[in-house]
Amino acid sequence: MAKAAAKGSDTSAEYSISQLAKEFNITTRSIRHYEDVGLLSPTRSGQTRIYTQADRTRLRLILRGKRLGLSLEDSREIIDMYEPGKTNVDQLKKLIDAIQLQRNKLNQQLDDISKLLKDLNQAEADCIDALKTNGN
Amino acid sequence: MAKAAAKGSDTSAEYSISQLAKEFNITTRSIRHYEDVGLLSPTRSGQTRIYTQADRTRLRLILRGKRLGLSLEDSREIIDMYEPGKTNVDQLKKLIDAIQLQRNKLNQQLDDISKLLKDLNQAEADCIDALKTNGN
DNA sequence: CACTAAGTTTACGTTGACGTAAACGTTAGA
DNA sequence: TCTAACGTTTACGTCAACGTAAACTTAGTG
Repeated sequence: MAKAAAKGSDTSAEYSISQLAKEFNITTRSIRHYEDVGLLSPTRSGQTRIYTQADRTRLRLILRGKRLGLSLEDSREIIDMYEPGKTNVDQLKKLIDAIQLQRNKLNQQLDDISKLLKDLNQAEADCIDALKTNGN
Repeated sequence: MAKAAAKGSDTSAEYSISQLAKEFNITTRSIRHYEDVGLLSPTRSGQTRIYTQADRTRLRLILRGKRLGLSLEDSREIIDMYEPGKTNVDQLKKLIDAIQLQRNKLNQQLDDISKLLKDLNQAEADCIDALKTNGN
């Protein structure tokens, strides 16, 4: 057990593919797929993939995107927004526009969720009501 | 133009498939698909589908579900929750559990969105900053 | 040393949610 | 009358996001 770098909140921690799979409750196939489409690019030790903290963070962002219904392509775009690699002014302005677009979508989602929650509350209330009058 | 029922907020209003397609900015193919998977069941006038207000509402719910990343199957389950057709006590209890599950998912989404919004704000701030220092 | 557990690549299969085309039936208007 | 705009069914195509083998290579262990 002296192989991988120490765990803890060490910023230099490394992970195997199955470690990440377990931690996030997904398959190794999925992780490799995310690499196939360019969302991850772990280093290698020989053939074996080695994931850094940064890779792990990207993976978390991908899964968060999925929970929000984003495609992998969408997630890639968003994640790329965080990278300050944009030097061109036009690109920066485009990026700001893209950010605004995403924000609009998210606000729409917020609205949808609040309505859906309301509906669910109502449905639940109806249920409980039915249970009462129905006799238990 | 004296064919379809009067518009307005008449509860007895009826719609053609292309009317709904236009209104919600989707294709008629999608609408027929939703019918194929049992999400809609419009009445017919001969062969032609006729959609009521109720159908229109269901369609709105379907699209809301899509915006939240739900599958059509998920949406069907949720929409079914609103129908008070459940007589059995066990079914009602199951339904309440299902509602709770959905609520958890939605709360997770709320959390995800707020984090994503934060990230976007930060990314935008970085952008604007880069624009300033970069010179305009 | 044989065996198991993890890793790898390659590649075909599957599922959901439609797209797209073909072939056909009504109906209103020039 | 014919054609343009709508409607219909049937059916194959497509794209994303993996699932599911198959066939293979290390690394460690009884």
